[in-house]
Amino acid sequence: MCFSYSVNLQGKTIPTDLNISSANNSHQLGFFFNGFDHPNLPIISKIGETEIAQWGIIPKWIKSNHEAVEISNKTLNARIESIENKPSFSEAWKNNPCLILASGFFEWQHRNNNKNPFYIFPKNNEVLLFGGIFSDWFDPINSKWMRSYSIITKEANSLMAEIHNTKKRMPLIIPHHLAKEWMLGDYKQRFLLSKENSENYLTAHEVDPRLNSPKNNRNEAWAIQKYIPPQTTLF
DNA sequence: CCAGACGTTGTT
DNA sequence: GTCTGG
DNA sequence: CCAGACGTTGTT
DNA sequence: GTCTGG
Repeated sequence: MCFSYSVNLQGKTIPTDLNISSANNSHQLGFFFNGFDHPNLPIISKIGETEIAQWGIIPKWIKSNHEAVEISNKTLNARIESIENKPSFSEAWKNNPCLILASGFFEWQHRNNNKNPFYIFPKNNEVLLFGGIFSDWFDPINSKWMRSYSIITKEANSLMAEIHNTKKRMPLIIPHHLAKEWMLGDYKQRFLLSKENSENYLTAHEVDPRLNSPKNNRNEAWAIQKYIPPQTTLF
């Protein structure tokens, strides 16, 4: 799963064949975004531009704002194994691929009955691209269309299985050299791309356990800084 | 056949 | 709109 | 889709 | 085996 990530894009490279001049500074940037807050964050839904969309896809057939909130709390992620057959995802999966711009993401390691947060990020200075899907929904209260997205997840690779050691899932990461193909291929090609292994691409370090409490303001630099846990006593 | 769900796996 | 559960 | 019925209309 | 109800 992937329920929180960071977006610090300044100075990060974007694949040149996506024809995007730079990671736009006008986008909302931050160290820690919680999916259940449904933040508006930058995605690429069309080659040549970035835009803002809301995290938690809302399918077209949703009728009310109340239903929209309910469903979007359950569509932060979409499992690649079943995405094609889920009513909430199938249409977007076939027609609306997108890339989500990030700098890293968070997972919790269960260790000694505690939950320890880790920050996972690319070894180089690239923008991290999650593979995702988007949808447009007409908001009847505000009388306007809004765009929303889901991050696709897959089985954890060995690095991620050590960190996310309970559910053993991870976000689908699209390597830069396959980004254009992700956007332009059909869903069968995208399914093949989802098998790509990002094993040597990522690294991780433990971060401050203050991330465990939503009462803390986690959207600060400490959220992604390396944290050395106190030495555990052996007795 | 119809009513009800539609989703993932939290740190709630 | 489409799928699932009963 | 699966579990359960699957029948008619007494004068018992 | 096939229909019906849920």
